[in-house]
Amino acid sequence: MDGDKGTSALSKGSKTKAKILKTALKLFSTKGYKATTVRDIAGAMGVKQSALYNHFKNKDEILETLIGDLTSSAIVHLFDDRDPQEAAKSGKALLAGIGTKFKLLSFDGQNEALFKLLMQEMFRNERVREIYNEHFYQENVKKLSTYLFMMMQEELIRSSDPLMLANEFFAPLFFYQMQVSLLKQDKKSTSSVVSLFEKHVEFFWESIRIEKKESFF
Amino acid sequence: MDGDKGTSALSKGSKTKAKILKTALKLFSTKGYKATTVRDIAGAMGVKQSALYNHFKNKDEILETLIGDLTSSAIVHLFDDRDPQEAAKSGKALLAGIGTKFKLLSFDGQNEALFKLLMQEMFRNERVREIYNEHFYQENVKKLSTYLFMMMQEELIRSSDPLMLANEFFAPLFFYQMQVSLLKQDKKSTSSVVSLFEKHVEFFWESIRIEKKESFF
DNA sequence: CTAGAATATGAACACTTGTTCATATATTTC
DNA sequence: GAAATATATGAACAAGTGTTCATATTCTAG
Repeated sequence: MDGDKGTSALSKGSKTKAKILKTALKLFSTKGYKATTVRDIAGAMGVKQSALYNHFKNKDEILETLIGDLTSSAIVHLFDDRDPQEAAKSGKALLAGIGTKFKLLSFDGQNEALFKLLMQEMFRNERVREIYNEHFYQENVKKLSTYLFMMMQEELIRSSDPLMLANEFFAPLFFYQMQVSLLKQDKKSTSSVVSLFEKHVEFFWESIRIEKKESFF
Repeated sequence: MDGDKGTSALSKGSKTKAKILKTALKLFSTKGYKATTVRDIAGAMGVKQSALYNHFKNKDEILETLIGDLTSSAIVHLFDDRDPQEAAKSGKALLAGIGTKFKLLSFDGQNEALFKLLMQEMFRNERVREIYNEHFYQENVKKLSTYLFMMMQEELIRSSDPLMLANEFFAPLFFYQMQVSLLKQDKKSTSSVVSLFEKHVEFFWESIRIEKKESFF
């Protein structure tokens, strides 16, 4: 009855379905879910509202689908799944990579929209909150703390509470991503925030690393 | 025509006006502005919807009033305005005070609701965004960086970019406040986050302070 | 206590919203 | 190219929305 119908490359159907999702995401993330009407979505893609109901049962299902996509989004997969042991040994480079990933994601249109949707719906949609908490927050912080723990064993960084450190590393990145999102909304310059991504990694690393010799500069 | 009408202690009018604002804030912060109906607000205070229009021109004006109150809210005044020079000399104690203030505010019902309203409306209401940016973010970070700069001059902390440090101190506190807000929404335990407020101050201070003698513990 | 003002009610309005459905058009399959 | 299927249209509906207004009730001065 539903499922993937396109046997060939990409049937017309699944193309418009994708277009609906893309359009809806843009509007939801800008005006909010409740304030976006089915007519808004249809209008933005040059189609009548009733057409959408051939692809989605109702408005809610559009949101549900977008939320479902969140789980597999880049926003929740900060780590390339290479060997943890190896990754940890790279020390600062690992952290720098995550910092860069955060920064790049802040400027990726698709991710930006998903982030804004997440932020707005989190406070009133329990499922979104769950996805944020489990996949976006917990999973990443936990993985991070594992890496940090390994770095401690390798004596690359000072011994300390790994989970606390993971939070301290994660929080500013999240915050700066939010700041970028807000600034872009008013078309303001983001350059000052951009530099904060890198400065954060630098500052954080200097705070935790074990100095090999002297290195006061 | 409007203005404050109550000449005596507290006229019935201004009491219900306050009650409307209180009720609306609770609902707006829970369900979002758009999803909250005038009937919801009236119903929650056991009154018919038309009654509200004796106190506010329309639904929008209720939101506008709440937003206006934001500016004078505790959420945006992190600092007791004592002498900056003196404050800076207190070093870690100053930072600890701010950390504690953040933590306490996270558990204050009124502040929590305002925070949630702020977070949800920020992305679609330019005025809210402006208030967040100017009063909540910029003002506090700027003041913080001033204090940090003074601490550098007093040689309490290492020389570094004060604005960057201010952001690094501010961001996690903001993030943890958000986490508390989310956890409380599902009535989950907040204890692990609570401890992060203090650990953050500790970690941050250890990262920037100048060690008087040796002090590896 | 009474006149006048402030506030609440009930009912209605104009409008928007999500959704349905019969019908028309396009697309795919054979 | 015709049959079958998928998709789009136009029109309509029922429910919900913000708002108004005449009227009733409550409160407050004098």
